[in-house]
Amino acid sequence: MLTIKQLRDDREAAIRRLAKKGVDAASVIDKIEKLDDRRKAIQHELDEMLAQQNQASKQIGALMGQGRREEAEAKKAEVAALKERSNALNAEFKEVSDALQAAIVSLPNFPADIVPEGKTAADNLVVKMVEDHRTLPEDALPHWELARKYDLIDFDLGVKLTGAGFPVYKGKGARLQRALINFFLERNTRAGYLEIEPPIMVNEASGFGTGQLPDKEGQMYHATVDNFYLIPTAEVPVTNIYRDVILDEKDFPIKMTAYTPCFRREAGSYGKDVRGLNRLHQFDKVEIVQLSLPEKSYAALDEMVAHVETLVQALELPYRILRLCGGDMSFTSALTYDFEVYSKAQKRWLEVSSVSNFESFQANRLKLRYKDANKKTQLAHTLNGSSLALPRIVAALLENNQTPEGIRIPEALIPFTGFDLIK
RNA sequence: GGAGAGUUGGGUGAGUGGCUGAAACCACCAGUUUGCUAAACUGACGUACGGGAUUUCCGUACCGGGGGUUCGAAUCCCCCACUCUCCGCCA
Repeated sequence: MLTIKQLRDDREAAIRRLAKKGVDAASVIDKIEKLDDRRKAIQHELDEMLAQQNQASKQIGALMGQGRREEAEAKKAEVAALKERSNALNAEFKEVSDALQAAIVSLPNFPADIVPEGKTAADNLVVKMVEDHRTLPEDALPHWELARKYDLIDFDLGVKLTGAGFPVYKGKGARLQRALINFFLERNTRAGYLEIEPPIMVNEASGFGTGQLPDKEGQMYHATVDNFYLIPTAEVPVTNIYRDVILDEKDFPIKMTAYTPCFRREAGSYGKDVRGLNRLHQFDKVEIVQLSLPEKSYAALDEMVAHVETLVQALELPYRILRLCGGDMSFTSALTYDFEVYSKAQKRWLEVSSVSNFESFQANRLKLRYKDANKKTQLAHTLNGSSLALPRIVAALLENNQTPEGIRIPEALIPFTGFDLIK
């Protein structure tokens, strides 16, 4: 969430920036200013009242100690009257604070200045395009056909065991999953990311910290008996490691990577988008997370994008990098780059990574702070990205590397798969 | 799952319902002393919000989380979470 200071310091700029995300924030900001003023006024009055009560209570103690009972009783009556008023004020304080919080939480993050204007995916800016000039056979198959042909993935069996969107990987299909996970983790740890194996269920506080709760409650699987949520991404547990933490300036940058299965209910999806591996309820992903000093977060973002690019290149996939436009970016992001790989058989681009800088938006919710050179407590910046998500990478690998002999494994992956061809 | 004991500031740990936002010790930071290091001594040493001043200041809240009793709660009561010990169960 944004800070009140961010909104109040330059109201016009705030409105202009939020407009890029398609939000008309003027009325909400007005409301926030009014509530903030009201909150301050109430607190001032309430604090004074409580100070009086505290003082009176001390006097009562002293009077009792001296055996001056009657005077003490008179004071008690005085406090009772004060208390009645302060209770009412306190109730109003809570009400105003809650309304203020609700209003602030309703606003998305400011997009960075270089975010393109636009409403939909069509307005995203292609910042890099790397094509592949290999040609596929005429009768090239989509990955779900290839998965069946080579007995790599059984979607129907997943339906039997659980339901749609929970595929069963078999044989070389399963081995390919494991190889990709290891390959990504290996590359990430070599690039300085600390490997983490986090819980894949989290509590409510963690869900709130990274912004999944309360807004996206319906998108997560919820184990209601224990009130735990299955994570939609490793970002949730990994970033929450630093919830309520005050770091030192010299602790930065903090770089972490984690493999986890991810669970998404994907309520409302249908059609070709969910065919095969394109959209699943459970999938594997390796994530990278960075915590950064504010002045260095954009350099960190560039570094992360460059790193993810080396992975896609190593897999020899045609890809492009998009800078998302204001209308297509997530609620919490300030700047996002998407990686898409081209699926020749499906003739479409598949998103395989999304790398974002959240600036202080998540940190404010998480209370993730640091002491600056002047010993002042400041919000840190958080960033994360997929590095990488498996299903669509697998889809692209199968489709783009199909040959009459079988499916060719990219050179860099062979040490991890232990085979160079799926036939 | 059952029974018992716990949860206090970065750490250890004290705390008869008022003099405790919290002793003491350790760590950290600044300074004095010193040829350097060490030691010793001195001082500072939580977070958030609000008010004032924008260098010192004041108020309020916070002793796992939430509620309650009381003029007054770290201290008493209730609920929840977590930790430890024992029993049970189990990969």
